[in-house]
Amino acid sequence: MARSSSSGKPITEHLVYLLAQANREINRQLDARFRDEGVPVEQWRILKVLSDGKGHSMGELAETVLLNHPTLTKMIDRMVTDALVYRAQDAEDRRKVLMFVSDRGKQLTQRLNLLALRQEAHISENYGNKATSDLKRLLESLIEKAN
Amino acid sequence: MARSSSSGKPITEHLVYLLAQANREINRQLDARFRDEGVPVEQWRILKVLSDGKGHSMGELAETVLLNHPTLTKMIDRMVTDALVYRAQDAEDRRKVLMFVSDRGKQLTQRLNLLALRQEAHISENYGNKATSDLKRLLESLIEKAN
DNA sequence: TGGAAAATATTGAATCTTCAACGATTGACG
DNA sequence: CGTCAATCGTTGAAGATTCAATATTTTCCA
Repeated sequence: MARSSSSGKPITEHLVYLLAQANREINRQLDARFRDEGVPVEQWRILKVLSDGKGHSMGELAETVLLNHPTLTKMIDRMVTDALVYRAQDAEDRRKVLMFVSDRGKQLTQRLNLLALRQEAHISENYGNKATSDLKRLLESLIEKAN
Repeated sequence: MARSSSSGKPITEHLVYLLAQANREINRQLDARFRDEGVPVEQWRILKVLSDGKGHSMGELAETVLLNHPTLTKMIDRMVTDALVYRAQDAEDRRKVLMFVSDRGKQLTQRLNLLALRQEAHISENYGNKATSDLKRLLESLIEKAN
Protein backbone atom coordinates (compact mmCIF):
# COMPACT_ATOMS: atom_id res chain seq x y z
CA MET A 1 0.00 0.00 0.00
CA ALA A 2 2.79 2.40 0.89
CA ARG A 3 4.34 2.41 -2.54
CA SER A 4 1.17 2.24 -4.59
CA SER A 5 0.05 5.72 -3.68
CA SER A 6 2.76 7.24 -5.81
CA SER A 7 2.17 4.97 -8.79
CA GLY A 8 -1.61 5.51 -8.85
CA LYS A 9 -4.06 2.88 -9.91
CA PRO A 10 -3.12 0.52 -12.74
CA ILE A 11 -3.82 1.76 -16.20
CA THR A 12 -6.21 -1.10 -16.84
CA GLU A 13 -8.61 0.46 -14.37
CA HIS A 14 -8.87 3.76 -16.16
CA LEU A 15 -11.98 4.25 -18.22
CA VAL A 16 -9.98 6.03 -20.89
CA TYR A 17 -7.80 2.94 -21.27
CA LEU A 18 -10.64 0.44 -21.31
CA LEU A 19 -12.36 2.44 -24.01
CA ALA A 20 -9.21 2.57 -26.10
CA GLN A 21 -8.64 -1.14 -25.71
CA ALA A 22 -12.20 -2.15 -26.53
CA ASN A 23 -12.33 0.23 -29.44
CA ARG A 24 -9.07 -1.04 -30.84
CA GLU A 25 -10.11 -4.65 -30.58
CA ILE A 26 -13.59 -4.31 -32.05
CA ASN A 27 -12.34 -2.04 -34.78
CA ARG A 28 -9.66 -4.50 -35.69
CA GLN A 29 -12.12 -7.32 -35.99
CA LEU A 30 -14.31 -5.30 -38.31
CA ASP A 31 -11.27 -4.28 -40.32
CA ALA A 32 -10.43 -7.95 -40.72
CA ARG A 33 -13.89 -8.61 -42.11
CA PHE A 34 -13.46 -5.71 -44.53
CA ARG A 35 -10.06 -6.98 -45.62
CA ASP A 36 -11.29 -8.51 -48.86
CA GLU A 37 -13.00 -5.29 -49.89
CA GLY A 38 -9.88 -3.33 -49.00
CA VAL A 39 -11.88 -0.58 -47.34
CA PRO A 40 -10.96 1.04 -44.03
CA VAL A 41 -13.67 1.31 -41.40
CA GLU A 42 -13.74 5.11 -41.75
CA GLN A 43 -14.79 4.82 -45.38
CA TRP A 44 -17.61 2.52 -44.42
CA ARG A 45 -18.80 5.18 -41.99
CA ILE A 46 -18.73 7.78 -44.74
CA LEU A 47 -20.53 5.53 -47.20
CA LYS A 48 -23.12 4.61 -44.63
CA VAL A 49 -23.93 8.20 -43.80
CA LEU A 50 -24.13 9.16 -47.47
CA SER A 51 -26.28 6.19 -48.33
CA ASP A 52 -29.42 8.09 -47.39
CA GLY A 53 -29.05 9.66 -50.82
CA LYS A 54 -29.17 13.21 -49.51
CA GLY A 55 -26.24 15.52 -49.87
CA HIS A 56 -24.07 16.01 -46.78
CA SER A 57 -21.67 18.89 -46.35
CA MET A 58 -18.05 18.22 -45.48
CA GLY A 59 -18.45 19.83 -42.10
CA GLU A 60 -21.43 17.79 -41.10
CA LEU A 61 -19.83 14.66 -42.46
CA ALA A 62 -16.59 15.22 -40.61
CA GLU A 63 -18.52 15.58 -37.39
CA THR A 64 -20.53 12.40 -37.73
CA VAL A 65 -17.79 10.15 -39.09
CA LEU A 66 -15.39 11.25 -36.37
CA LEU A 67 -12.69 12.71 -38.59
CA ASN A 68 -11.33 16.23 -38.58
CA HIS A 69 -11.69 18.37 -41.64
CA PRO A 70 -8.38 17.99 -43.44
CA THR A 71 -8.35 14.26 -42.84
CA LEU A 72 -11.82 13.95 -44.30
CA THR A 73 -10.97 16.09 -47.32
CA LYS A 74 -8.12 13.80 -48.25
CA MET A 75 -10.00 10.62 -47.56
CA ILE A 76 -12.79 11.90 -49.79
CA ASP A 77 -10.18 12.64 -52.46
CA ARG A 78 -9.21 8.98 -52.43
CA MET A 79 -12.82 7.86 -52.52
CA VAL A 80 -13.53 10.15 -55.47
CA THR A 81 -10.57 8.58 -57.24
CA ASP A 82 -12.11 5.20 -56.53
CA ALA A 83 -15.43 6.48 -57.89
CA LEU A 84 -17.27 5.73 -54.66
CA VAL A 85 -18.51 9.27 -53.99
CA TYR A 86 -18.65 12.64 -55.73
CA ARG A 87 -18.75 16.30 -54.84
CA ALA A 88 -21.30 18.93 -55.79
CA GLN A 89 -21.43 22.56 -54.85
CA ASP A 90 -24.30 23.60 -52.62
CA ALA A 91 -26.50 26.06 -54.50
CA GLU A 92 -27.87 27.61 -51.31
CA ASP A 93 -24.49 28.33 -49.79
CA ARG A 94 -21.66 28.23 -52.24
CA ARG A 95 -19.03 27.86 -49.57
CA LYS A 96 -20.34 24.39 -48.95
CA VAL A 97 -19.62 21.20 -50.79
CA LEU A 98 -22.22 18.47 -50.77
CA MET A 99 -21.15 14.85 -50.91
CA PHE A 100 -23.07 12.09 -52.62
CA VAL A 101 -22.54 8.37 -52.98
CA SER A 102 -22.19 6.89 -56.46
CA ASP A 103 -23.86 3.73 -57.71
CA ARG A 104 -20.63 1.85 -57.31
CA GLY A 105 -20.42 3.25 -53.79
CA LYS A 106 -23.95 2.11 -53.03
CA GLN A 107 -23.19 -1.43 -54.04
CA LEU A 108 -20.05 -1.50 -51.94
CA THR A 109 -21.98 -0.05 -49.01
CA GLN A 110 -24.44 -2.90 -49.10
CA ARG A 111 -21.70 -5.50 -49.04
CA LEU A 112 -20.01 -3.72 -46.14
CA ASN A 113 -23.26 -3.34 -44.22
CA LEU A 114 -23.73 -7.06 -44.44
CA LEU A 115 -20.26 -7.70 -43.03
CA ALA A 116 -20.86 -5.20 -40.23
CA LEU A 117 -24.16 -6.75 -39.31
CA ARG A 118 -22.50 -10.14 -39.14
CA GLN A 119 -19.99 -8.75 -36.72
CA GLU A 120 -22.71 -7.31 -34.53
CA ALA A 121 -24.50 -10.63 -34.56
CA HIS A 122 -21.32 -12.43 -33.66
CA ILE A 123 -20.69 -10.10 -30.75
CA SER A 124 -24.25 -10.42 -29.49
CA GLU A 125 -23.90 -14.19 -29.55
CA ASN A 126 -20.59 -14.48 -27.75
CA TYR A 127 -21.00 -11.60 -25.39
CA GLY A 128 -24.69 -11.90 -24.67
CA ASN A 129 -27.68 -9.93 -25.87
CA LYS A 130 -28.27 -8.19 -22.60
CA ALA A 131 -24.67 -7.24 -22.02
CA THR A 132 -24.43 -5.87 -25.55
CA SER A 133 -27.50 -3.69 -25.29
CA ASP A 134 -26.56 -2.55 -21.78
CA LEU A 135 -23.15 -1.57 -23.04
CA LYS A 136 -24.60 0.35 -25.96
CA ARG A 137 -27.00 2.18 -23.72
CA LEU A 138 -24.23 3.16 -21.33
CA LEU A 139 -22.00 4.34 -24.14
CA GLU A 140 -24.78 6.44 -25.61
CA SER A 141 -25.43 8.18 -22.35
CA LEU A 142 -21.72 8.68 -21.69
CA ILE A 143 -21.37 10.34 -25.08
CA GLU A 144 -24.38 12.49 -24.41
CA LYS A 145 -23.07 13.64 -21.03
CA ALA A 146 -19.62 14.24 -22.40
CA ASN A 147 -20.88 17.09 -24.55
CA MET B 1 -39.65 0.23 -43.32
CA ALA B 2 -39.55 -0.73 -46.96
CA ARG B 3 -36.56 1.42 -47.85
CA SER B 4 -34.64 1.03 -44.63
CA SER B 5 -33.82 -2.61 -45.23
CA SER B 6 -31.33 -1.70 -47.92
CA SER B 7 -29.66 1.06 -45.93
CA GLY B 8 -29.30 -1.04 -42.78
CA LYS B 9 -29.50 0.38 -39.30
CA PRO B 10 -28.07 3.83 -38.64
CA ILE B 11 -24.41 3.95 -37.87
CA THR B 12 -25.11 5.39 -34.44
CA GLU B 13 -26.57 2.06 -33.41
CA HIS B 14 -23.47 0.06 -34.20
CA LEU B 15 -21.37 -0.91 -31.22
CA VAL B 16 -18.21 -0.33 -33.22
CA TYR B 17 -19.29 3.26 -33.83
CA LEU B 18 -20.35 3.98 -30.27
CA LEU B 19 -17.02 2.72 -29.03
CA ALA B 20 -15.14 4.90 -31.49
CA GLN B 21 -17.17 7.93 -30.56
CA ALA B 22 -16.86 7.46 -26.81
CA ASN B 23 -13.18 6.70 -27.09
CA ARG B 24 -12.56 9.77 -29.21
CA GLU B 25 -14.40 12.04 -26.86
CA ILE B 26 -12.88 10.81 -23.60
CA ASN B 27 -9.45 10.67 -25.13
CA ARG B 28 -9.80 14.23 -26.33
CA GLN B 29 -10.76 15.47 -22.93
CA LEU B 30 -7.76 13.83 -21.36
CA ASP B 31 -5.55 15.22 -24.09
CA ALA B 32 -6.86 18.67 -23.27
CA ARG B 33 -5.85 18.19 -19.64
CA PHE B 34 -2.41 17.08 -20.75
CA ARG B 35 -2.07 20.09 -23.06
CA ASP B 36 0.17 22.06 -20.72
CA GLU B 37 2.58 19.17 -20.31
CA GLY B 38 2.60 18.65 -24.06
CA VAL B 39 2.39 14.89 -23.74
CA PRO B 40 0.15 12.67 -25.85
CA VAL B 41 -2.03 10.15 -24.05
CA GLU B 42 0.01 7.26 -25.47
CA GLN B 43 3.13 8.50 -23.73
CA TRP B 44 1.28 8.66 -20.44
CA ARG B 45 0.33 5.01 -20.93
CA ILE B 46 3.95 4.12 -21.54
CA LEU B 47 5.17 6.10 -18.55
CA LYS B 48 2.51 4.61 -16.33
CA VAL B 49 3.41 1.05 -17.24
CA LEU B 50 7.10 1.72 -16.77
CA SER B 51 6.57 3.46 -13.46
CA ASP B 52 6.65 0.17 -11.60
CA GLY B 53 10.41 0.50 -11.94
CA LYS B 54 10.85 -2.90 -13.51
CA GLY B 55 12.15 -3.27 -17.02
CA HIS B 56 9.58 -3.96 -19.73
CA SER B 57 10.47 -5.34 -23.13
CA MET B 58 9.32 -3.55 -26.26
CA GLY B 59 7.05 -6.42 -27.20
CA GLU B 60 5.27 -6.55 -23.89
CA LEU B 61 5.04 -2.78 -23.78
CA ALA B 62 3.58 -2.53 -27.27
CA GLU B 63 0.91 -5.00 -26.29
CA THR B 64 -0.18 -3.24 -23.15
CA VAL B 65 -0.02 0.33 -24.41
CA LEU B 66 -2.00 -0.58 -27.53
CA LEU B 67 0.61 0.35 -30.13
CA ASN B 68 2.17 -1.86 -32.75
CA HIS B 69 5.88 -2.43 -32.73
CA PRO B 70 7.24 0.09 -35.20
CA THR B 71 5.02 2.82 -33.83
CA LEU B 72 6.23 2.13 -30.32
CA THR B 73 9.88 2.04 -31.38
CA LYS B 74 9.61 5.51 -32.84
CA MET B 75 7.62 6.92 -29.99
CA ILE B 76 10.22 5.58 -27.57
CA ASP B 77 12.90 7.26 -29.70
CA ARG B 78 11.19 10.59 -29.09
CA MET B 79 10.83 9.89 -25.39
CA VAL B 80 14.49 8.97 -25.14
CA THR B 81 15.32 12.26 -26.80
CA ASP B 82 13.19 13.97 -24.17
CA ALA B 83 15.04 12.02 -21.47
CA LEU B 84 11.85 10.47 -20.14
CA VAL B 85 12.88 6.83 -20.59
CA TYR B 86 15.95 4.82 -21.51
CA ARG B 87 16.80 1.51 -23.08
CA ALA B 88 18.88 -1.34 -21.71
CA GLN B 89 19.65 -4.68 -23.23
CA ASP B 90 18.18 -7.70 -21.48
CA ALA B 91 20.99 -9.84 -20.13
CA GLU B 92 18.86 -13.00 -20.13
CA ASP B 93 17.72 -12.70 -23.72
CA ARG B 94 19.81 -10.38 -25.76
CA ARG B 95 17.22 -10.02 -28.47
CA LYS B 96 15.17 -8.06 -26.03
CA VAL B 97 15.40 -4.42 -25.06
CA LEU B 98 14.20 -3.44 -21.64
CA MET B 99 12.68 -0.04 -21.09
CA PHE B 100 13.00 2.00 -17.92
CA VAL B 101 11.63 5.32 -16.81
CA SER B 102 14.08 8.08 -15.86
CA ASP B 103 13.79 10.36 -12.84
CA ARG B 104 12.52 13.12 -15.03
CA GLY B 105 10.01 10.66 -16.46
CA LYS B 106 8.88 9.67 -12.97
CA GLN B 107 8.17 13.23 -12.02
CA LEU B 108 6.21 13.82 -15.19
CA THR B 109 4.27 10.61 -14.62
CA GLN B 110 3.13 11.80 -11.23
CA ARG B 111 1.85 15.06 -12.63
CA LEU B 112 0.04 13.22 -15.41
CA ASN B 113 -1.44 10.66 -13.03
CA LEU B 114 -2.93 13.48 -11.06
CA LEU B 115 -4.54 14.98 -14.15
CA ALA B 116 -5.88 11.59 -15.17
CA LEU B 117 -7.35 10.94 -11.77
CA ARG B 118 -9.06 14.29 -11.89
CA GLN B 119 -10.64 13.33 -15.18
CA GLU B 120 -11.90 10.06 -13.76
CA ALA B 121 -13.34 11.89 -10.79
CA HIS B 122 -15.01 14.40 -13.07
CA ILE B 123 -16.57 11.63 -15.15
CA SER B 124 -17.77 9.77 -12.08
CA GLU B 125 -19.43 12.92 -10.85
CA ASN B 126 -21.20 13.92 -14.01
CA TYR B 127 -22.02 10.49 -15.29
CA GLY B 128 -22.74 8.78 -12.02
CA ASN B 129 -20.75 6.35 -9.92
CA LYS B 130 -22.85 3.37 -10.75
CA ALA B 131 -23.00 4.01 -14.47
CA THR B 132 -19.24 4.46 -14.54
CA SER B 133 -18.44 1.25 -12.76
CA ASP B 134 -21.07 -0.66 -14.75
CA LEU B 135 -19.54 0.61 -17.94
CA LYS B 136 -16.05 -0.37 -16.87
CA ARG B 137 -17.18 -3.81 -15.91
CA LEU B 138 -18.91 -4.32 -19.25
CA LEU B 139 -15.91 -3.09 -21.17
CA GLU B 140 -13.61 -5.41 -19.27
CA SER B 141 -15.72 -8.42 -20.03
CA LEU B 142 -16.12 -7.41 -23.67
CA ILE B 143 -12.37 -7.18 -24.01
CA GLU B 144 -11.95 -10.53 -22.34
CA LYS B 145 -14.46 -12.21 -24.63
CA ALA B 146 -13.00 -10.58 -27.69
CA ASN B 147 -9.77 -12.52 -27.27
C1' DT C 1 26.60 -30.14 -32.73
C1' DG C 2 24.79 -27.67 -36.67
C1' DG C 3 21.64 -25.44 -39.11
C1' DA C 4 16.84 -24.20 -40.03
C1' DA C 5 12.98 -21.83 -37.93
C1' DA C 6 11.07 -18.63 -34.62
C1' DA C 7 11.23 -14.51 -31.81
C1' DT C 8 12.62 -9.69 -31.03
C1' DA C 9 13.40 -5.09 -32.25
C1' DT C 10 14.56 -1.73 -35.66
C1' DT C 11 14.72 0.67 -40.22
C1' DG C 12 13.31 2.98 -44.73
C1' DA C 13 9.76 3.94 -47.82
C1' DA C 14 5.11 4.76 -48.46
C1' DT C 15 0.94 6.28 -46.58
C1' DC C 16 -1.91 8.78 -43.66
C1' DT C 17 -2.92 12.47 -40.37
C1' DT C 18 -2.42 16.93 -38.40
C1' DC C 19 -1.29 21.84 -38.02
C1' DA C 20 -1.26 26.34 -39.66
C1' DA C 21 -2.34 29.22 -43.29
C1' DC C 22 -5.12 30.39 -47.14
C1' DG C 23 -9.04 31.61 -50.61
C1' DA C 24 -13.73 32.02 -51.26
C1' DT C 25 -18.31 33.01 -49.68
C1' DT C 26 -21.65 34.56 -46.45
C1' DG C 27 -23.45 37.11 -42.45
C1' DA C 28 -23.54 41.09 -39.35
C1' DC C 29 -24.28 45.74 -38.70
C1' DG C 30 -22.74 50.69 -38.54
C1' DC D 1 -24.29 49.90 -49.20
C1' DG D 2 -19.54 48.73 -47.54
C1' DT D 3 -16.54 46.44 -44.80
C1' DC D 4 -15.16 43.45 -41.26
C1' DA D 5 -15.70 39.18 -38.97
C1' DA D 6 -17.15 34.45 -39.23
C1' DT D 7 -17.83 30.14 -41.75
C1' DC D 8 -16.50 26.52 -45.01
C1' DG D 9 -13.46 23.74 -47.35
C1' DT D 10 -8.85 22.93 -49.15
C1' DT D 11 -3.76 22.91 -49.41
C1' DG D 12 1.30 22.31 -48.34
C1' DA D 13 4.53 21.12 -45.07
C1' DA D 14 5.56 18.70 -41.03
C1' DG D 15 4.74 14.89 -38.16
C1' DA D 16 3.20 10.23 -37.11
C1' DT D 17 1.91 5.55 -38.41
C1' DT D 18 2.17 1.44 -41.05
C1' DC D 19 4.02 -2.16 -44.12
C1' DA D 20 7.58 -4.94 -45.69
C1' DA D 21 12.13 -6.09 -45.21
C1' DT D 22 16.22 -6.64 -42.27
C1' DA D 23 19.65 -7.84 -38.52
C1' DT D 24 20.36 -10.20 -34.39
C1' DT D 25 19.69 -13.67 -31.04
C1' DT D 26 17.53 -17.74 -29.39
C1' DT D 27 15.09 -22.18 -29.78
C1' DC D 28 14.35 -26.49 -31.68
C1' DC D 29 15.45 -30.91 -33.23
C1' DA D 30 17.58 -34.11 -36.65
